[in-house]
Amino acid sequence: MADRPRRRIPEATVSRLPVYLRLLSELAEAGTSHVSSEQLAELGGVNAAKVRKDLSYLGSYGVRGVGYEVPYLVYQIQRELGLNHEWPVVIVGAGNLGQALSGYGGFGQKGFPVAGVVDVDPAKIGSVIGGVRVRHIDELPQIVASRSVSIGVVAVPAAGAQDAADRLVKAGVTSILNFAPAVIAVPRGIMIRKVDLALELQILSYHEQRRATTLHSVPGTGKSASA
Amino acid sequence: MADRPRRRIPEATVSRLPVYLRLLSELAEAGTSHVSSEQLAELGGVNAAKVRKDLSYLGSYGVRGVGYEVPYLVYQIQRELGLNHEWPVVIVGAGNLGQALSGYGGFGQKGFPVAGVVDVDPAKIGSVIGGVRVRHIDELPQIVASRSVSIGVVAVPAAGAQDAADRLVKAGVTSILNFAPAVIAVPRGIMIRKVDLALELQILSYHEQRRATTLHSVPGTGKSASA
DNA sequence: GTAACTTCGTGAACATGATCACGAGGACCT
DNA sequence: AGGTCCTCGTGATCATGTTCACGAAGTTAC
Repeated sequence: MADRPRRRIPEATVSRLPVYLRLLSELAEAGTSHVSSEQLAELGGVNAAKVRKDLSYLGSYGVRGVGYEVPYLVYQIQRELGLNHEWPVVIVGAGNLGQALSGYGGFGQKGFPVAGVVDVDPAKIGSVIGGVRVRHIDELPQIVASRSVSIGVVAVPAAGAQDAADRLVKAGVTSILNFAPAVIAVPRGIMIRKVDLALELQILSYHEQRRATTLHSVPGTGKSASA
Repeated sequence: MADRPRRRIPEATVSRLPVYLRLLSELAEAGTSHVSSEQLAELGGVNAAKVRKDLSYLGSYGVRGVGYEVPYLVYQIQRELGLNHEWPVVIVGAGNLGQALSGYGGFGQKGFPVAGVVDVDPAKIGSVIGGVRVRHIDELPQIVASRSVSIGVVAVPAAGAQDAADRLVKAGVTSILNFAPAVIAVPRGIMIRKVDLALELQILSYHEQRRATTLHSVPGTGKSASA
């Protein structure tokens, strides 16, 4: 009954649920038993109505006049996000980034244990990083199959990103997290997300540049704006 | 004339411009002189109409029947993103992540030289990472002022993130890139973006979990769906 | 010079997301 | 038990983003 399939949750909401979860976990840690949408909104830096609407997609777990029961909400969000069991990940690329990710450790603690690290470079194979031995990329299918890996991480240079993704998909992975500064194409049904440092910096750059120019000339007047 | 202030560019477009820029730079590198919105869309994995609309915010730089002149478009996007000059960044936190970011090197080449790395831990101060000496966080104001830094990177543990951001803002930084798994509050007018590994994995987890449950039971019928 | 063809730029329609505003349900006090 | 207060859940509205569709402008071939 509690596991019946629910209506689809909007993508924007899905990307906020992990934030709520983190805040709620901290609250639970601190022994807080209940929290209102207002408080949660404050902590998350968002609108209270948005919090309520987001949480309403999980079901009606709030109590009017009281708020939400923290531990119960934590449980519900975890369940909805599929965090009630582990999702092993396989990392392609044992360079700087791959090593950092594998060695980070926070991965496994959060329910995403590193099932394997692979690379094409023979020089890297056999070395152990983060407690995991680096294996050849040809072993990808075995790693994925034997540990039921559904999430792959692309941590190779841009030039090799598409190939890495292709191999992951072929091996049976259905979700990919791409750290390479490249657009990669995947078949329909494969979920892909990217983490792109350069892109983020360039977006910030745009806003800084804009700030600078609009401070000096206000469109239509030619006057300087005050600081 | 060419530098007149333009209409505001939608945020969604701003976040795609760096992608186009990357693709166009590769094309320019390869000697391609012109490209159509159709081709660019193919490369970027997006809709051609979207490409045209995005580029139209920069001005009418395309030629009907021909497409866009690659080097010129590269120049225009760079200018719009403020990439025609350098944006020094200061990194707060000299732990694993701070070291990786500072040592990465790709930063400086992309127009974002590391103006400084600071930390609170006395044990880390003085060590040199990525060619930059780690200084005490109290020196932040001097670093920011002397090199006109406007972008700060938060690479500290979650618990210290808010403090790091506060110090950056106080020192005069107006844009922040946050790598810490924490929500941080900033005054109005300060631009903030986050890069959050755990969050991305949890979003993927949601979709995997959803895939698993909807494959077994289709809402309303109770029947199994075929693979 | 004209016709056929290509590709841009953009208004219109549609989809998604954010915010507002308010009724309903429940707790607490007297 | 009744009144007051608090806070959720959600329909309605507004804003942003995406896609469609087509006229306009330019190229190419003859």
